[in-house]
Amino acid sequence: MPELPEVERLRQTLEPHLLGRRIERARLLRHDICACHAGATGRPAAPRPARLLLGATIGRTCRRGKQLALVASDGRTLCIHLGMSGQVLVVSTAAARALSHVHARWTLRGEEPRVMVFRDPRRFGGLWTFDTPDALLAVRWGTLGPDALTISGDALSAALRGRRTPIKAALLDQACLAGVGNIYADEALFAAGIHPRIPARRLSAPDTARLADAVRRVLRSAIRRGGSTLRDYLDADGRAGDASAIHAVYGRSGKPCTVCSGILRSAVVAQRTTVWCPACQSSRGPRR
DNA sequence: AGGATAGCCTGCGGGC
DNA sequence: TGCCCGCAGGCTATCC
Repeated sequence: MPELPEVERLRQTLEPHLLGRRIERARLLRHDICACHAGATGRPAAPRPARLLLGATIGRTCRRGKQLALVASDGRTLCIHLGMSGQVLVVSTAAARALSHVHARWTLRGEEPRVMVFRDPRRFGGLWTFDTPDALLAVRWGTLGPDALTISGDALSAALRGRRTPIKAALLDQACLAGVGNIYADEALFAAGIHPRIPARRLSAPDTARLADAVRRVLRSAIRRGGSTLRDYLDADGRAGDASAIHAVYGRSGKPCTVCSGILRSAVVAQRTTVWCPACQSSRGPRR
């Protein structure tokens, strides 16, 4: 399940393939996974190849939370969200033909023909196009909270202020904090010694500072390891990550806590399976 | 208003 | 062995 580390890893592995490269063909194979926006106000537009970066040269890539954007040197911007099972791969034309669930395909100019494909079996992801990166920021990324990779204690504190919802739900809310999903929410709460059900507004200033620190550390560590791989994630070169091997709580319900050896328990919080250590994550904060 | 809930979609693993 | 069911999950729309 791609969360911030997987998307960041994808961004990093895509760049060598894309920067300075011209897109010779752009083809949308499934129209319902793409929304095109025209002008600064982002009014709906037809998904013409030019909107999908045909003829553009990729100038830079950027990421906010779990979303990725390719920005052409003329400003045209393609936003990619992987959803649950989305992948962006750069492969040979022969390899591309063998892939199922390919919803969009771009041919890159170069000595050997390479194609970038967007595939997404479960179709929770999608593509959004804009005339300029500013339009992406205004229309789509404007509703996102601060990026989790660089979240400060103060910024997290501001985002959580007054919220009665369980801290786990707040962490998953992309308008509050962008980039954290179910896996890293549980991992960060464990690392900070905070119980997932505590109302967000009841966290003390030190709790919030420790949580922001844990979020950054957990995400950075996962990026270093190439992202988690549970099932569907691959980077642009088709490589899986191994961060799942170091999860302390996610997927480990009923197993011993890596710190205190107590049994981890799980319940549904914020409509998501949530795993925590009852001893290390007390409602009063850490005992470590 | 803000929080809880349903639904989208496919692949896979467990149970029988 | 094979089939079926349930679960996994980000996000949006809708309800309360």
